[in-house]
This record gives sequence, C-alpha cells and structure tokens, in this order.
Amino acid sequence: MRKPSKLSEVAKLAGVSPITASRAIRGVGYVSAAARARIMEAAAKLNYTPDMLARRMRGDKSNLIGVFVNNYGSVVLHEIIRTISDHARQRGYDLIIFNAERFAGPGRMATSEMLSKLCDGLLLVLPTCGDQYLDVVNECRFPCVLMYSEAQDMNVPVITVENRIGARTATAHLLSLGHRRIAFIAGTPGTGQSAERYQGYCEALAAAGVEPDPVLVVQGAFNQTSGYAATEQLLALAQPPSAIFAANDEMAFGAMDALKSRGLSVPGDVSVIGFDDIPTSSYVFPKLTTMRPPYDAMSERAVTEVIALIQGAEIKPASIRYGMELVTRNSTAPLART
Amino acid sequence: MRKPSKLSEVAKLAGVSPITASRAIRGVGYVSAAARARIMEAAAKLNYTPDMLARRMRGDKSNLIGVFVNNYGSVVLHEIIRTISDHARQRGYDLIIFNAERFAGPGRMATSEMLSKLCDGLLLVLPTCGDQYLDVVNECRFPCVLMYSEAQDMNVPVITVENRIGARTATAHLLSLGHRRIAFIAGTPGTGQSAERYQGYCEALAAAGVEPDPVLVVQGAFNQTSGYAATEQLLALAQPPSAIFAANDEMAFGAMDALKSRGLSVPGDVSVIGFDDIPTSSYVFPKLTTMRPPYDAMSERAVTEVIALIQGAEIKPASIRYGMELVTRNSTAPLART
DNA sequence: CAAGTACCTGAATACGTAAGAAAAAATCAC
DNA sequence: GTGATTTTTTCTTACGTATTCAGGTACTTG
Repeated sequence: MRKPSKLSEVAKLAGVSPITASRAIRGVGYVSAAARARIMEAAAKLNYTPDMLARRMRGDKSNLIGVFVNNYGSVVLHEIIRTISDHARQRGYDLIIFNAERFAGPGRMATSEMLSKLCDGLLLVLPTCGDQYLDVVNECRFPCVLMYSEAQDMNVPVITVENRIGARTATAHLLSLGHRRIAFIAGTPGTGQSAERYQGYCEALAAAGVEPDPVLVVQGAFNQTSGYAATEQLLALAQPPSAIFAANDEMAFGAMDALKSRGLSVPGDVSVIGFDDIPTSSYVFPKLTTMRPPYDAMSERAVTEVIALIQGAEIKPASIRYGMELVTRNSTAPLART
Repeated sequence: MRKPSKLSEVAKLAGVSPITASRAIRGVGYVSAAARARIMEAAAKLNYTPDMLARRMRGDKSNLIGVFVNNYGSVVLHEIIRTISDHARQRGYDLIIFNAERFAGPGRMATSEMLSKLCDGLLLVLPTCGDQYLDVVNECRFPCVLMYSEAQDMNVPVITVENRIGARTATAHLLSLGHRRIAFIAGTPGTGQSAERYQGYCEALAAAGVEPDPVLVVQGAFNQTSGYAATEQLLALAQPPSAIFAANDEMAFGAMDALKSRGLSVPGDVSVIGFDDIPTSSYVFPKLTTMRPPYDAMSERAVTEVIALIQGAEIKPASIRYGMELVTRNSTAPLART
C-alpha cells in the first residue's frame, strides 16, 4: 500500500508486456481471455490505478473541466459553481476549482497554464474582475469560456447576464413605486459588471425624466462592508435618497444594516433593491427585492459550450446574454407621502 | 502563440542544451552570464512557461494543496474553504478544490488518487459524510488531513469541533431559558457529526433531569427542506415542542420557515437554535442563535499540519478538537408561561 | 496448399522535465 | 609545463502511460 504501483509491475506479475496490460485494463484492442484474466488479477492484487498525470502528458483527455475564479470570497460563486458542477457531472466531467488572486510572474498567469495542462477545458468565472486576465484568455489556444464578464471583443464565448437591462428593470421598479431620489451603490471600480449596471440605472432615470444627481452615486466594492459605508455616506446628505439600488445583494445587506442601525425602517423609510439574488436574500429581513440571473440555464450553456470546444467545434466567439428576472420581495415599497 | 513551447525549443534557439536552459531558468547551478542572457531572451521570445505536469511527474513539488469535498451544496463549505485558501496562500500554496460525489469503480476513489498525483498534500473536508471514504484515507500514503469528521482511529490527523460538547451547550442554553419540551432535528443519518450532536443533546437533557421524549427527535438531512419537513412533523404532535435544536443552521432556517408559515412566532412561540453559524444566520429574521466553530483557527491548523506532513514530518495521527462558541441572537427566548 | 483473414502480442517512440554523473573547458598553483 | 582545481556544459536516465507499426499464430477459404 505504500507506493502506487505502475503498469509495468502489473504486466510483470501477469507475465505480459506493459502494452498488453494497458489494453486489457482499458478494454480496447485484442487481448486473449487468459491474459486478460491474469492481468486483471495482478492489477487487483497490486491495487493498481492508472496515473492520470502520465496519461494527460501524452495529451489524452482527463474528463476534467477547470473552473477559474479570482475571488472566492464572493457568495454568488457558490450557486454558480454548484450548478456548473451539476451539469458537468451529468455530461461525465468532473470539476476542478481554482482560485487565484496571485500571479506567478509579471503579467503571466502560470496557474491557468497549469490548469490547462491538466483539464480538457476551462471555465473562467470572473464576476468581479477587471480586465487583467482578458489578454491572457484571448491568447489562449485552448477550450475556454468566459462567464459573468462584460469583456468585449473576446476570442472566446462569453456567457453573461443583461446587466444593463437588468439594472434598468431594477431602477424602473423603484421609479414605478414613486421614488425619485434613487441612490446607486456601485461595485468594484474598473469592473464591467459595475459599469453596465450603472449605465442601466442612468438609462432608467433618463427614460423617466428624472434628473440624475451625482451625489446619489457612491462607490462600493461588491461586499457587505462597503455597502454599509456607502449608505452611511448617503444618509449624511442634506437630501438623502428614498430608495437605494445596490449593484449586488451583499452591498444591499450592508445598506439595510446601515439603515436599521440609524433607526430607519426598510422599506418604510427607504426602499432597497439588490442584484444577483443569492440564497441569503430570501432570508434577510425584510426579504430582499432583487434581480435574479438564470444561474442554472447559464451554467448549462457554459458547460455545453466548453464541451463542444473540447470536442473540436469551431471557436465561434459570441456574447451570449441572459435576461434577468425581477424578484419582488419586501425590501421595496411605494414612496411614503410626507 | 498556438502551442506552448517547450524547454528544448528554448535551448535550441539559445544554442545550448536543454539542461543548461533548465538551470538558467530555475536559477540554480552554474550557468555563464552570456548563456543565461541568451536563454532568458529565447524564453521570452518563445513565451515559454515550464510544464508543471512534467515537473510533477518527476516527483517535484507543485505547491498545491488539494481540498476534497463530497457535497459542494452545503453552505458551510464556503467559509471553510475561504479560510483554508487564505492560510494556504500565506504559506505559499495554492488551492485546488475537488468535489466528488461520484466514484470511479467499486469502492475506489480514482479522483483522489488523481489529486494526490497533482498536489503535494490533501485536505479532506467531509462534514456531512459517512465512512465511505475513510478506508481509502487510511490506506493513503500521502500527506492527508481530515477536517470536520468524527472518524475514529484514523491514521491521519483529524481536525474537528467538539460536536458533543457544543450540542450540550446549545441544549443547555434552551434549558436555561426554561424550555423542557426540546426537539432535536438530526442531520443526515450515518454521519458522525449528527450522531455526536444527538449525543450532546441527550446528555444535556439527562444532566437537567429532563426525561427524553423519542417523538421529539426527528430525522433531517442537513439541508433546509428537510428542516422544514421535520418541523411540520413536530408541529403535528399532540404536545409540540417549545424549542427546537436543529443539528445545523440550514435545517434551522427550514424550521423557522415552517413555524412562520403556521403563524407561529420565533422566538415568541417556539425558540430555535442552530449549529455552524454560517454567514446567513446573522441575516435571517429573527437572527439565529447558534454554535460557532473557530473556522479560521481550524483552517490555519489544518494547513499547518498538512504542510508539516509535506515537509516530511512524522505522521502523528491525532484528533484535534476545537471548542465552539454559543452565539446568542434573537431566535431563542425564555419559555412563555401559559 | 497458398493466400487471405481474424486474433493476439511486443518493440520503438513520444510527452516535458530535471537529477546525478561525467566530460569538456577554463583558471590557477607551483 | 604539468597537475589540480574551478567553472561550465552535456549525456544518460527516469517519471508512467498509450499510439503506431510491425511481427506473430491460428483459422478459414478458394
């Protein structure tokens, strides 16, 4: 049980050449019944398992899809990865998840190079990511699919949500409730996701004829604490907002915390809407109104795309965008007439 | 940019042998300044990166720690993996996460064999797992650390929480609030975690002189829907409980849902306590009282242990158990006098 | 019986890297 | 100028597997 036994040992014990043993174990090609029996017995006795590394080095398939993420801290990833995992498994692939905020050399991503050596294909899930990886992805001669990114002009399929339209829907929801002073808590600067959501917010205001007020737009960083800080900033204004649109749910939680700690009621005094519909959102109090991406459908599509590429399909770079659903819960209410 | 270039190509371009190129790139051994310069230039020109797979096959270190989980769906894993990732990175290791509910052959775990080929060490995080993997782990001649498991007599270090004592504390908390009819929602059958928590529940009742009532112990499966179903079962009793101890937080959420949908108030009518303190627990309404493991300290210890093993330390199988902290929030209250 | 066909096996080679040994070249002491 | 050291480079070998090709045996068929 100490060292893993190799094919040649099995072969020697069975009295055949390694090649014959290889064929017997893989069940391909011609092997006599007698030889096969001896080989299988020897393999069982030696507790043999094939070395995937050696196989992979020969260029064989590993039936592994790599998932590359750059910020494991974000909770959205959990549902994304879970659904990817389900669909991959259904198609006979296992998942390897790789989290890297660290770079090996200047501008190089050795980690991903290494993943590509190991996996048949790669899914890059970079929801809160700028463009630091994108050039590497574009140069990548390897089955690659980008998810939840707003990157333009990519050489690989990009599967993402209609951030702009979703943000417009969210803002329109608040407008339809009578709100006019609507704040926007932006996400991490430099991310396309945040920029697109801000765009949608602006468009909705414009469509409703509401003059945008720059002081109502504050910077966040896609996490809860930044949502809290941003909201405190908003509440310090001479004319605070009656509604807050946070660019993701975690910041919306922070916003609700800040409001409550100031003794304000949600949605009585201030309405709050989020973006992403992470599982926690249906548990917070009040339950968070938010925009929900079709996680399952997107993951299924991503897995389908990457497997197609693995199987040699032509790389047809395309931006595949999914619409979002407004999930109306209890954190938004009509503007109170004062 | 198409195919990754290999060392021999770099060497040829620089006019030296592959071995010399190898040394220059790794910065070890004797290489003349002139040769080094030519080699580095060639490497840059060809966009060369070393093939980790080939290195690893030679038995070199990969600076990778594998994390093996068997149910990615569980939310606890998120915080566990996040803290592991942080500590690993601090020590210069990257993480590869592998989720496998699937077995390759009968009783064999090819996936983990494959991980061991790739990684320097393995962290097995099996909180809601029975003993199906344990024999494999015990036979494993490889740096291995088991986390969140109640497995006994293992040949590897086991890092887990004081499930029994924690459950006793949780139950004692409810008792101290005056509750006597305390229900227990068990976790997935066959898991040591669930068994130990049940034990602690029983011990606390016994210590308080409360006669245990078998109908108050119902089966769950460590997820929300099973908590919901279990609670409905409890509410159908002639004498329903005044407090519920769920063996993890997700089941506690299900319990609170079930109670609310029956028009019962938490904690006014029924107190609920959970176990694990996942992030959502401080957001639900009412905020969940629960038992919190020291995730960060445990992850740090696990990483330290596995790195020690990687560096050749003697394998000292030990059960390292961490105490849990009672986090009192708003889902538990004194028994209402009727 | 020669020739064709199905069945079975093994040798050579390649994947990309690096340790250890050894050889070649330069430097130095006397 | 001979031998001893130091610096630099190369050769051989190994990691574990599988593909291609070629070399067999035995059985059918005209």
